[in-house]
Amino acid sequence: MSEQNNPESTAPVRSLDFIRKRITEDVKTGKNQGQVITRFPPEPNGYLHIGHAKSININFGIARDFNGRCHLRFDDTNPEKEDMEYINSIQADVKWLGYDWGIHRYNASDYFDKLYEYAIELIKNGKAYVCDLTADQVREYRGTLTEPGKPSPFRNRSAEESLVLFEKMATGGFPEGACTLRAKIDMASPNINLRDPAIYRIKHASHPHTGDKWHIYPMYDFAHGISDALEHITHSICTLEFEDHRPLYDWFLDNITIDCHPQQIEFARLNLTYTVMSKRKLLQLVKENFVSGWDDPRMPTLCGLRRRGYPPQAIINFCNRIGVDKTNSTVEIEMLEYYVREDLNKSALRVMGVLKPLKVVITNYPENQVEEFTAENNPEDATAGTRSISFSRTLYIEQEDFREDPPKGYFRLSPGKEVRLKHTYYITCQEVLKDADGKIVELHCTYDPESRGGSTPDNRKVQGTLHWVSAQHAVEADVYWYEHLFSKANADDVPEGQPFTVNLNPNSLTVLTGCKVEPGLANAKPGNRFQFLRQGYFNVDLDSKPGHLMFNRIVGLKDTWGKAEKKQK
RNA sequence: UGCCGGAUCGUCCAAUGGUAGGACUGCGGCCUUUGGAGCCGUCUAUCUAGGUUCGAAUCCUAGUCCGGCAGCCA
Repeated sequence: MSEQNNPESTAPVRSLDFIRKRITEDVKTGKNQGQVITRFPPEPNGYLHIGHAKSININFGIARDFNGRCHLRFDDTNPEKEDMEYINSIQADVKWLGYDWGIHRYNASDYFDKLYEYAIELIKNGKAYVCDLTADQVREYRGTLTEPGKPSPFRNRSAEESLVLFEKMATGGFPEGACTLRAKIDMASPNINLRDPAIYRIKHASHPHTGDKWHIYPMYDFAHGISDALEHITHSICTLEFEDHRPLYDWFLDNITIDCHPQQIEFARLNLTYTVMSKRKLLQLVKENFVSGWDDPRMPTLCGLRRRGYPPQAIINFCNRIGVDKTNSTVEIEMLEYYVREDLNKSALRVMGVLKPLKVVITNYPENQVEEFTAENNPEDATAGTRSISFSRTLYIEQEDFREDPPKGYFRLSPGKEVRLKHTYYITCQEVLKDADGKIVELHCTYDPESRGGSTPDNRKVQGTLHWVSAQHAVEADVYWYEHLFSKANADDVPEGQPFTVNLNPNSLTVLTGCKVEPGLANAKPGNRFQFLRQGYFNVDLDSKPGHLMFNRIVGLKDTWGKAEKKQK
């Protein structure tokens, strides 16, 4: 977590999204004295994922753009589902994206005393009552989408009686489920959220912050808007499914004595192809060991993407590009991967790593000779400097880079064919050695001493340039080769009655052992990112150690040949 | 059959009464000591039907389709 990010640096110039347009208008008309205060309100019951990154980038980004601020507030109204375990990870993830809430870190539970007072105010004004109906009965009385509900028999209980009962609820005088405090709104409302929604329920659970002080906990709709108002939030930005809750959000603030009424604005949450974003499903993948944990590099969680090696700036750039709208949408994951490549192309040092080694002996190269060559570290960045690489008689190349019977358009090595070994010499394949099963185990090649440095005096061209590693200098590594977590673009598209896990991609992880990499990588540290020439971008895994190097494949390079060949078939 | 939203290239987002544009993807080319990167080009879109208007993605009317909502979850 030493990595810091600056979300401002590459904010593209483009037209304002609908939220920023509205806020611009509010500022112009002097609403809220021109102030803009937003908040990011995660529930500490899970890890943040890239969908949250969209929300974080909206809320903190708007605060930055309008010279306001953004609060981090943990929406910890339900002690049964929440865990201190999640709080640190959430904070780490927000910081990793490059955002800072400063001193404005709050919890909904900070306001439990005030919330309780507001509930009493509602009761005294005849706008809330204690209801003894069971959960099942409440459901019955609520009616349906098309039929109005009917009033609870406790609806007209006196304020005095409700007050007494409410206090008894709060102090643990009732078992869980015995009763609730409900807002008295309209049982016939076409909006079900307004049919006397629960404000408080009884839970004899200890809370991570308030301990055993309370036996009742406020519901989201009541706590959220009031928390916003208490913090003087000006724009309460949330996702589309809360649209139907906005009248309730407004009702609470209109019916208590409070000096602030934030504006709730809804936007469409992010969906991505080839993955899932629901907390429930992510949790299931972890709990049922479909992945190694929340930070499995295949997960769309921020800690998973971090471990995978995604640069935070790439995620920010992606969020800026996908925009903000109210249309339900699913962004192609290729768009995300593009921004990862774009970032890494500029920043990742180039190295050579052979994933599936094929031994090559340069038969006309002196037995014990070793030559040093200078290699650029990043052709996109001159300041990245150069390094020295060792060349010798026995090397490894990629198995994929040799074909005994090359297809049309194959530029790499084949019998009699000449190719360039990156930065060094041209070699020509003279002989193919096989084992008893006919498997190719070794190549005998010759090199052209005239081609030293990668070009010849006669200006002879070769079509292919291969990456390679000197056998005696190579260091071994394991490579975790990742593909999309799901094999279907829409992971939820399953046959009737089947779980979404049937769409899990069986090839989402391939562990390659015995990979051969440049010796300079021996001391690579977790979190270091490299481009393995011609292969893709790789991140040193958290568990990697000198002597046991582990690389995660972040994303591949664009593979024009691979695509072309696939099409030929 | 209730309420609330939404509908523009394959995907995501612009254009708010005046030439439908960008990004990703795809396709083609140039270049290349990474079949990378870069550069150039290119395909594809306003849900439908009426109406208003010199002019409609945008305004009006009527439809169609899609999403969300019946936790003492958030």
